[in-house]
This record gives sequence, C-alpha cells and structure tokens, in this order.
Amino acid sequence: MVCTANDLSTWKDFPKGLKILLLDGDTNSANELKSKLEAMDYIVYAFHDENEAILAVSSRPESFHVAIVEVSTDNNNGSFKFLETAKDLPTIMTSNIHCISTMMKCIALGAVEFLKKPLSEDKLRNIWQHVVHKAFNTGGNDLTESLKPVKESVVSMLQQQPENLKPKNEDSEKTEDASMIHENDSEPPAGNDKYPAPSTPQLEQGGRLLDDRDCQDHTHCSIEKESGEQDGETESVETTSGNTTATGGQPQGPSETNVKEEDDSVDGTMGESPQNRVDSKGSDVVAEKPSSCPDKANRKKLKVDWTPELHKKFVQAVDQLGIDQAIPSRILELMKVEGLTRHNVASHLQKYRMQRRHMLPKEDDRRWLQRPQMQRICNYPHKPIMAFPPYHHVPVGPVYPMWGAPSHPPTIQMWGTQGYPPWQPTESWHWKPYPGVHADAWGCPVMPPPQGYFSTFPQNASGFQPCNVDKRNGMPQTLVEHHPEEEVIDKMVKEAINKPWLPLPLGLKPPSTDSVLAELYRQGISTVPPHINASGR
DNA sequence: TGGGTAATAT
DNA sequence: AATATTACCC
Repeated sequence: MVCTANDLSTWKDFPKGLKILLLDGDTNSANELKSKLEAMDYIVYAFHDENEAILAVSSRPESFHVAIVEVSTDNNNGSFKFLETAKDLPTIMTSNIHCISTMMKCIALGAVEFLKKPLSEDKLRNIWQHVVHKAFNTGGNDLTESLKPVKESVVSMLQQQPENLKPKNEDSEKTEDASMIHENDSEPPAGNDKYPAPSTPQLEQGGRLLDDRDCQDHTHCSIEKESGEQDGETESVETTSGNTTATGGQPQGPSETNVKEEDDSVDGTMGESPQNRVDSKGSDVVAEKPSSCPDKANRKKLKVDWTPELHKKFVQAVDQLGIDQAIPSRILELMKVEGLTRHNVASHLQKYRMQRRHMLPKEDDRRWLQRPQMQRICNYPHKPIMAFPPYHHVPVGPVYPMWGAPSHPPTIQMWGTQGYPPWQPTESWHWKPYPGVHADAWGCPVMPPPQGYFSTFPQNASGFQPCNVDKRNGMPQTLVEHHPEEEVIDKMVKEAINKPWLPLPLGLKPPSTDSVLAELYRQGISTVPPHINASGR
C-alpha cells in the first residue's frame, strides 16, 4: 500500500501507485495481468471470487481507484454483480467473449470500458484515465477519498504546465501532450468531455451515471465564444497612455484572479489563462481571443474587458469633458484606447450613469429634509441632471471604489477594487459619499457645513416643517436609507412629540397646532389629547 | 451619424 | 445579479 489517502495528497507521480482491483476467475490470466500492471507501477489487488471482491470494495472503497473485471461465460453473473455493486469504482471489463451484446451489457451496467483479451499493455497503461475522468467528473463533494488525491495531483500537474492552449503569447513553452488541459482547479464544473475516457469512452453514462454531470455537459459545444476580433479592432485595446497608472496601478497583485472573465465557462477551446491582462501598466482591454483559432472567423464580437485601469481612463475622460460634454464619441477620443469603440464606451457610459442615478434618487427622496440636509445636496447645486451630478472637483477623500456603493461586496473586478487600488482619488466619485453612509464615516469633509447645521443634530433646521414630522408620524417609515441624520431627527421628533413639556431641541420650531391637527386628521386621528389643545392655544 | 435607453445576451 | 451588447427610436 503505497498510498493511503493521505499519502496521496502529495501524489507526484500520479499514475504510479494507482490501486487496481483485479477480479479474474482465471488464475493464470490474473497473474499475468497482475504482473503487467505491477510492471507499470500500479498496485494490484487480485481477487478470484467476486464476492470477496465485492466485500473488499464495500468495506474499503477508498482502497481502490479502478477495477478490472473479467467476464466469462461461466462467471458473468458474478462480474455483473460486481459491476452493479461497485458503482463508484471505475470498472473496466475484460473478456474473451467478444460478442457485442455482452459488451453492451457491461457498459450499460456501468463499466467504463470493455477490453477484449488479450489486453494490450497500452490499454492497461492508460487505465488511469478512467480514474482521472472519474475524479473530474464527479460532483465535487461526492468525490471519494481515493479520488481526491488523484484530482489534486492532476490539477497540480496541469497547473505546472501551461497548456498549449494559451494563445501564442510569448510564452513559448508548449506542452505537448496537452490534449486535455484546462485546469479548473477547484471544481470542474464543466466537464466531462474534456477528459474523455480512453478508448471506449462514451457510454459512461450508461449505468452509473448518477453523477449527472456526465450527461449534461456534452453541450459544451455550445459556446460561441470564440473569438476573434471582428474586423480588426477590438482586439487589444490598450490603454497606453499610462497616466495614472501610478495610482491605479500596478500593485494589484491578485491580478490574475479575474482572469476568467466570463467566457471560460465552457469553452472548450481554451482557457483563459493569464491572458492578456497586462501586468503592470497598461492595458488591457483585451478582448478575449482565443488564439487557438486563428481565423477571425469568429463572428463573436469580443467583449471589452473594462478593467479598473480602463475604467479609470474612462472616468478621467468623463471628468475632463465635464458631465455635460461627456458623450461617447468624445470620451472615446480622450481615452485613446485602441480598439475600443464608441459603442463600447456608450455602453459603459450608460452603466456609469445608471449607477449614479441610483444614488441620486435616494438623495431626492430625502428632499423632504432638504433644507436641513442641504449639506449634502449642495455639493452639486447646479444641475439636477439626471445623468451625472457633478462629481468632480470635490477634493478629498477616500476613494470610493464603486460608482455606486462603496459597500459593495468586492466580488467582481469591475468597479470593485478588490485588490486594485481604486482609480485615482480625486475626481472620481467623491462628489458624494454613498447615500447610506454619513459622509463623515468616510472621512469625507462633507462639504461646507451650511451654517448652523451641525454634524449630528439638525438643530438649526429652521426649515423643519411640521409636515415632515407628521407624515412620519413619528415613525421611521422613511428610514429606509438608514441615514443617521434621519434617525437622529426622527428620534428628536419622537421625543418632542412624546414629551411636549420639554423644550424643543435647538432648531426645531414647533409646528402650528393647526397643521398638526390637520395632519392628524388626515391620518384618521380625530381625538386629540386635551393637553395639546390646551397648551397649543 | 450619434446619443440615449430599453431589451437581450452572457 | 451584474454587465456588456444589441436593437431601436429620436
């Protein structure tokens, strides 16, 4: 036993040490086979009796990676029994019987392959393929102990060798065998086709397929993703202009993480690979292009990869133009990114605007507090434009990674910065802190505190109208946005209402009794506590 | 031809 | 679900 599950974790020479359960009623044949397999560094556990074999598999399933079972005219029931029992063990059937129906039955019952005797060394040598196939095509969690190391080992192997897939990047080194590359390290969602079983592949689904994944994915052909740059452009857009690289920059180590872009999903063709994402500077818009197929036939129009750097450029361009002038064509010009099209920019711009718009409305909602809240709103007094609030020129501050919500979970590379230093500080979006957060919380000097408006309490709120109070009925129904200030205000209001005998907080002006009564009526409250009337007037 | 936006596609 | 692309309309 060379390998226990643990040992295997470091299974460097993978196929070697593979544990094979051999079930063959013919002793001579079994011995011969065993010798051959052992010569290949496989570990063989021979059984002559199917029940013993079945027992072994049942009791120690982790002790075997693959089984080779002989099927003969007189023992076939036992063989089939084994086959049906050892569903989780890739089983290769062998026999002198060459009739197609027997073969079919074996496969139908779940055998991964049917090999006619005599077994060629070649076939034997490659039985590990079934194991790998199994390892990569079984639901991640269902992976048996014995398969985990296999998978890890293979993954690690694949990672070491940059598959040939990779576009011609200068990588230069090509792996020969790579016919199957594609490492999906963690999970192999995709699938199976990539690791086709050896010779008699297919049917895998026949019997055991519970794994489902086997069947589903044949589809991988679906993709169209391929690539190609349409006419020329798009391909490597590069942001040459270094500009802010410094800030935005390079450090982002984790770079490749995002490599995947969406395409890899299925693509059978190639991998993502560290692709084009240029390291440090520049760069990047790479549209993905699988170099594998040179012909640009791919009709697919590549997607622009709006990397942080590229986005930064975009933002800078917008800034430079000013909100009003920021139209796709101009932005495009300023960006000077080769390959980028006006459409790309327009699309991005659309998203950009939407992001902001989402923020604004919230501000608007708060309009009811307008006066007192001025501090926030006055940041961009001028145009209410739907699209962009003047976001520029507010010095300061922390950088908000996202267009919209800084709080956003940094899952994606797009606007998030995870890892990347946010685009340069200034201009971007400091114009306003995320609505849900008090500016101060972001260390943002929150604008010129309108005279009288204190950070915590809206004391001066001379404009605090009664109706506000009423509407909310003292309840934070509108609190939705979690605005600290609002909460504070609410609290104050509530308190003022509940304890009319206390002096109103600074800045709060008592509503006229009439307005209060009117509002109460409106809300269906017709009975008014005497003291209100009394004190009121 | 271009911009903006809704509808789709990924 | 978030983005990018397309389709359309002005």
